[in-house]
This record gives sequence, structure tokens and C-alpha cells, in this order.
Amino acid sequence: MRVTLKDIAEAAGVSVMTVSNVINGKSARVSAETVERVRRIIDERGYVPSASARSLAANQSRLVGLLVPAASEDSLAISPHNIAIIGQIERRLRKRGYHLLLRGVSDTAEIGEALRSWSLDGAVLLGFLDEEIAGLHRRVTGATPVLAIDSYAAGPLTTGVRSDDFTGARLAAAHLLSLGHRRIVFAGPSFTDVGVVHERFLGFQQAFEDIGLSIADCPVETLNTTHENGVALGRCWLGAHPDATAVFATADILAIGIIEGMLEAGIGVPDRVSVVGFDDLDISAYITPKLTTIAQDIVGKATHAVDRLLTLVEGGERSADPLVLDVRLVTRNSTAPPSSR
Amino acid sequence: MRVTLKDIAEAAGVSVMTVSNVINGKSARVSAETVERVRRIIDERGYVPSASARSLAANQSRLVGLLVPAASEDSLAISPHNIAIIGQIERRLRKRGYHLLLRGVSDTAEIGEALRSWSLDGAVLLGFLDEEIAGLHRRVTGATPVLAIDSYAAGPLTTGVRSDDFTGARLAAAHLLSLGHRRIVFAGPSFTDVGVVHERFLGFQQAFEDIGLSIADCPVETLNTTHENGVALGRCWLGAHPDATAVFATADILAIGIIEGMLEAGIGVPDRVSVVGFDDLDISAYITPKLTTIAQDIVGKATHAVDRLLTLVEGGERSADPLVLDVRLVTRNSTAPPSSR
DNA sequence: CTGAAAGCGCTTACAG
DNA sequence: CTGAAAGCGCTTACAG
Repeated sequence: MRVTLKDIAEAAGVSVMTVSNVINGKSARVSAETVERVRRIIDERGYVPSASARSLAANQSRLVGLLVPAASEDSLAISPHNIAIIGQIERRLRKRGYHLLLRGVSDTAEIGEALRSWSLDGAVLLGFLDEEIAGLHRRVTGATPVLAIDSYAAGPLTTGVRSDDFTGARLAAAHLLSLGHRRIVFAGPSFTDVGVVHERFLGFQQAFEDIGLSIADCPVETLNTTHENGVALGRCWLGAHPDATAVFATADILAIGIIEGMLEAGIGVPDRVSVVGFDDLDISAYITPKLTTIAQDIVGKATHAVDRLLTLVEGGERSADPLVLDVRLVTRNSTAPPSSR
Repeated sequence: MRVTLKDIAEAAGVSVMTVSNVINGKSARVSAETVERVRRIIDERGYVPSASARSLAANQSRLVGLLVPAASEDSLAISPHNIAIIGQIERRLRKRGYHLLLRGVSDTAEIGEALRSWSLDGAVLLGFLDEEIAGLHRRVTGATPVLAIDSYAAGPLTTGVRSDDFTGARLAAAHLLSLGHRRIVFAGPSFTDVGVVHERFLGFQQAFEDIGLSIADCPVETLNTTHENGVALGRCWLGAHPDATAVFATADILAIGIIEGMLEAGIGVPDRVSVVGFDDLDISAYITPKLTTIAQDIVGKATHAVDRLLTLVEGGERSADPLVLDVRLVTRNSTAPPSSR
């Protein structure tokens, strides 16, 4: 019932390998008129090659995995920032003739299984912790190219693309400092000595050093970057940080929650406290006050991640260094000079 | 280099078909001790079956497509509402032992190609227009089960799951009417006589009829449901609808834009105009004022869509009727009685 | 309970 | 420029 290569070959009066050559564009090996005739028959019959047969025979699938962490029973743990990236990755892969397998992974050991089960040509890792990525061994990836987004892990297996987190945080802090703030809270997830959050912390620190100050007086609030946690922090702000006049949150979604909690508690933003986020989500411009934040190049991240991965897939060399994308400060209404009380 | 069935069979001293039986759980055909021994060797060697070989031989792939509209050069056209669904669909498929192929489709003709190329066991259509779905022929889907989310198209090929749009709109309008509003703008995309928006319009109308009124005085604003369009409408509200005291927007993202535009123009929400949305996005609770809206059961939509699809995949019958999920009114701060001026 | 063999739909050297 | 044949790694009747 399925139309196969063989059917086309018979209808065209040629061998299957000739049809195969036509389909794969190896037209140097086939006369122009044969190509023409075969093409026509393929269209007439609506022939679609079997990807699994092709994958099995050629040992390449034109399938790329997008692997995302997910507790086994949970939905994918996709932050608002990462959601935007998925659509872009699909688009880029499609444009380059690949397909996307989206897969939640509850244990990094499953990564190897995913790669081998589908003979994936490559995979993009999105949203994993640096520890998880650093723990990846060639034993699990095998020879399959894998590339991580937003990773600082040193391993050569996954070098990928990320934003310039250091500079982003430095810009954010410099903006607050230039407005006159000195006691600025750093709010973000706990971090070790490597990773996105650590880089942002270093950048934050650097901005102070740039003007001869230290962050000694700046409290660090450790919390996961969710809206809910932000609200909680905003509500109890006065008790926790009576002297602070500003906060830098490592994610917009957290910053948005903080603002909401503060407004509930009667703390004016930016009159009493200025808030800066990181990501520049769509919604960051929808809330009141509109959020001052650091914009990342999401389209660039997705596009370059795919391009770099496919370079490897198609036999190219892996760059030793990750691609670092520029960020920029977007000044909106959640920041102002500290009130002069 | 790849560990194959044959390798396992040799190591275990049995035939490949015995190993195959063990893997596929057909343990009735194998002695318990053989099962045990084979299992151990599989673990030791880290054997992972080849999905493409299996797909080719068994004519079933355990792959399900999630097909989403996308202009060819564009990113996936995923509304905030649909984004939330994707993660849930992946989770449910994974739980049931299937994998997800995410694919942008720029022309419905590509649907057939996607199905056949990967021998997909089934596919979920997300975000297509009813006209597109209605135009689908068995010629393109073949024998592959396909299920549409949020479709009212009558064809038996795609019957799926959707929310109770009629009731949702009716609840929204009834809420506004009970507050005392009479001149209420209906804002949403253009619609024909079938589809989500049409149903919401009917529900809107019904709420008026329920209390013996007509919608004769209610203007309809036709615009695509984007934040941007909402802002534009909100800004020019006074000129366009000086007498209206409320608006029902068919999507939260639109409602959020409308509120923003109104606030910019100095129109108080809900003091001067009440706004109701539809979807209950996360962000709808983050904005000020928090949005009154109709909540849909997103997890239910995704879960039931997958379950219904897999019923078909596994040989079950297609229900003649779509599954209709309950909706509920979430009353927040964007609605109030009309001001008594 | 177990196995030998055919076949799924392709691609890839190899030969002509 | 074209073809016959082997093989990719599985599953599926069929036989014993």
C-alpha cells in the first residue's frame, strides 16, 4: 500500500538505485532525461521516502533532539525564556532540512538512550544545570554531536552558545549605580563557582569595582526564579532589607513577582525601590511599571545553536570556545534614582 | 560499534528472536531464566534498540507528531496558550512510551508528508484554522490517526478535544451583565460560521438572551489577538466606543494589551471600562489590574488529546463527538460595576 | 519454550 | 550513465 522506491523504479523502468540517486540529488550519475522522468513519476504517485529506512541504511537520520530537563512525572521544566527558543530552533532546523524530536529527560543517563534509540544526528541541551552537563561522558554521548545552550561547563563535549551574562549583569548594576543606588540586593538561584548565575554575580560585582566600590553592603537573596518566590520576597522586603534601594533579579519572571509583592506591600516601584531583571520577556513590557531589564538575543541563540550543531553533524570541527552573544540594557520604568529620604 | 540484537543474542547463546521477545515483554514465550539472563546482558552492554529498524520492521514508530502552523520562513506561530499545551503533550506521550516530533507546517499538504515520512503513529494538530482542518482529506492523512485540538470542523478525520467556548463566553458576558454593563464590546479575530471564535460569539449573545436582552447595541471589534492590537484598541477607545462600559476579548493576550492601551490613554480599568479575557494565562494574574478571565483546563486538554489519539493508534474507535472540557470564570480586578456617570 | 528465514525500504560500495 | 546485490537492525509468521 505504501509507495516505495521499488514502485517508482518499476514505473520508470529503471533500477531502484537510479531512483535513489535522483531523490538524493546525485544527478551527476543520472542522465537529465531520466531525472526528469523519475521526478514526474514521484510527483504523480506522491512518493515520500521512508525516513526510518533511510536512517537505517544510511546511518544518519536528519533528526535532531531537543533535550529538556523534566522530572519524570512532570511537564517539561521550561522557563518562559526557553519557551521562546524552542520555536526558533524548530524553524531553523526545518529550514536546514532536519526534524526536531522534543524530549523531556529526567536523568542525564537518558540522554544517551535518546541519542542512540533514534540514531539522532545531534542534540541540543536546553535548560540543564552546568553540573549535569559537566558530568556528561563520551560514554553517554558516543560519537553524536551534542551542544548546550547557556552552559559554562568546561567539558569539550557540549561547547555551545550563550549570552554574555557577565556583561549583562554588569550593565544592570552599572545602571543602578549610575542612578545613585549603592545598597543593591542580588536576587537569584543559589550558585556554585561555575554557571550562568555565577557569571551574573561576577558581573554585578565588577560594576561596583569599576567605580571603586565594593559589594560588601549588598545582600544576596537566594531563591529559585519563579514568580511566586518573587512575590514572597517583595512582600517581606521592608523587614528583610530596610536599607536597600534597589534589586537586581537574575530573571524577569522573578523581578515581575518582586514588583507585584512590593506593590501589594505598599512599596513604590521605582519610587522606593528600583528593580532590574534579566531576559526581556514579552510580558516584561506589559506589566506596570514596565520592567527595566537585560535583553538577550533569543533568535540568535537558537539560530547559532542549530548552525553550530549542524556544522558538527556535517563533519565540521567544533570550536573550542562557546559563542557568546551580546546583551543590552533596556531601560524602562522600574528604575529611578533612590528617593532622598 | 553499535550494540545490536545479534550481539546480545550471541552473548546469551540464544536466537535474536528470543531476545526480541524479551525486549518486547512477550515473556509468555520465553522461560523465566532466559529472560533473566538476557535482561542482565542487555544492561551490561547498554543495549538500546534501534527505533528506525523497529519502525521499519514493525510498521509502527511509537512516534507522534505535534503539527503546528508556521509560515515557511517564520518561527512556529504559537500563542501563549498553545505553548503551555506543548509541554503537557510531551509529558503525557513520554509517560505512555511515545516520542514527540515537533513540526512546523506551512501548508496543510505537508501534513501528509510528515505523517508518511516518519511513519508517524499519529499526530496532534494544534493551532490550525477550522477551514484548514475541514479541508483535510483522507488522501493526506491516509490511515494515520490525526486529532485536532480546539477545532469545530465537522470532518470525522480529526475529532478531538476543545474547551467549552460557548459556555466560557456566556459566563464572561453574564458576569459583565450581572455587574450592570449593557453596552459591551466583543473583541476578537474575524470569524466565519464555524470555529472557536464563532462559538464564543454565540455564547456572548446567549448571555444577553438569557436575561431577555439583545446584543444589538454591542459593537464587534475585529482584530487579531495580539498584545499590540490590544494596545492600539485601548488607546483609541474613547473615540471608537464612547458609550461602551465593558469589553470581552477572546484572548487574554489581547485583553492585556487593551488594558495597557486604556491606562495609557487615561481610561481607568475597571473604573471606567471593565475588561474580561479568555485563557487564564499565567501573566494574566501578574498585570495590574489582575485580569478577570475564563480559565481553560490546559492540562486536561493536552492529556485527553494524547489519550484519545493513542486510543486510535492502538486500534480503538474514534468517538463521534469531540471531548468538551469545562471552563470557569476567574473573577479578579479588571471588572467592576459601571461607573454611575 | 525456541529458532531459521524472509522481509520492512532504503543506501552503498562495486562492477560494468 | 546504469544495475545487481549485500546489508542496515529489527519483527513476524511459520515450524518444531
